[in-house]
Amino acid sequence: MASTESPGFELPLRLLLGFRALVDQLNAQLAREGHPGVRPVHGFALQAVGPTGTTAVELGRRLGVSKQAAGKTIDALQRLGYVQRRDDPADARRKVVAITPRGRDCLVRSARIFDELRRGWAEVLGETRLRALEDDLRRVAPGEPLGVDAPGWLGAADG
Amino acid sequence: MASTESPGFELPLRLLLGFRALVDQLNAQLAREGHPGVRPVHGFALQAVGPTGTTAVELGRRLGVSKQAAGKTIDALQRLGYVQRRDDPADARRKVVAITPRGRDCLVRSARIFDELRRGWAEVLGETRLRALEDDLRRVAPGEPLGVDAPGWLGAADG
DNA sequence: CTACAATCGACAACGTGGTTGACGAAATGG
DNA sequence: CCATTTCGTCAACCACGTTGTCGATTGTAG
Repeated sequence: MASTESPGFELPLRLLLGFRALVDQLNAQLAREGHPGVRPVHGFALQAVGPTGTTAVELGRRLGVSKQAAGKTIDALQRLGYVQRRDDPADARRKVVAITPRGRDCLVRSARIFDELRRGWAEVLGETRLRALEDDLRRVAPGEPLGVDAPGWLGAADG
Repeated sequence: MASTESPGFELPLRLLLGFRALVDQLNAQLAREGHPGVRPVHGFALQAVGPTGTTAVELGRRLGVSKQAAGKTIDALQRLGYVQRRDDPADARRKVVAITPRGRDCLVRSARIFDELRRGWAEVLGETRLRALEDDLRRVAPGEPLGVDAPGWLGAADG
């Protein structure tokens, strides 16, 4: 028979390690390029805001968290100068969240850095295998590229 | 030219999605088998305690968190009945953390469930490709299978 | 037009998990 | 014998999530 199979627990560990490596490098590079203070959550949230703007409720839906949590995230993003709240002229209840130029800068840099990091992996694994890896992950871990629900998987309460 | 490359940001997302899928399924199954209340962090910590027992400081080192955080985790594990604190007869400062039978039960079930989940992936991808995936991840995300430093990557403060 | 329901955003209270700082007790070493 | 280090714990704080509530506004009957 062939070599022994890996123990099952290694898989999630490697997945997490890989994720962490990527995200940590992203944030380090982002800090170097004038965006310190940014956290993984912020990046995801900023991405989720999108170019057209959103509301807290909608953002919460996209991120898979409560509207209150989304509101707090928006607060943080606003404090960092990445988004701005504007009153919606058509609906006085709504407040539209829009990305600022600085937020956009962060976003484009993130995209570039992620591409560079991916290139780094491609150099190690080869483009073919990297694509295979991505394809395989898509098959076992499907889902919209942006319905991440990223925060909460660790601290998710049971109550 | 070949098909377009995936955008770089998809990789971390898929990695996280895969991790989440595995861990969520683990916890769901664990709950079904008489271990509700267990959280991802607990599993990692329990694993990190090891069969020989540890101290809070040592556990903190292994998990990559402060001794205080490790202490809190031990508190939680103790409340759940998974570990026990004993005074070290050789050193009155130390308190040795040891896994209880129930903790051991949780651990062996976790191992089995993780193996089953891996088998599930193997059925989808084929053993060969799954191994390739694991090999590739090992290359781009090396590190001890247990130096996870799992908690903290999301909430890691910059200050 | 008015009354009722739904929606949005915010506030409060809380839980969890991390951090630092400080401190007493015990071990270690000059 | 005293100074330093180590261990465990307490307290305060921050980040991020949750639920519950509530006022303001909008939409929808009646």
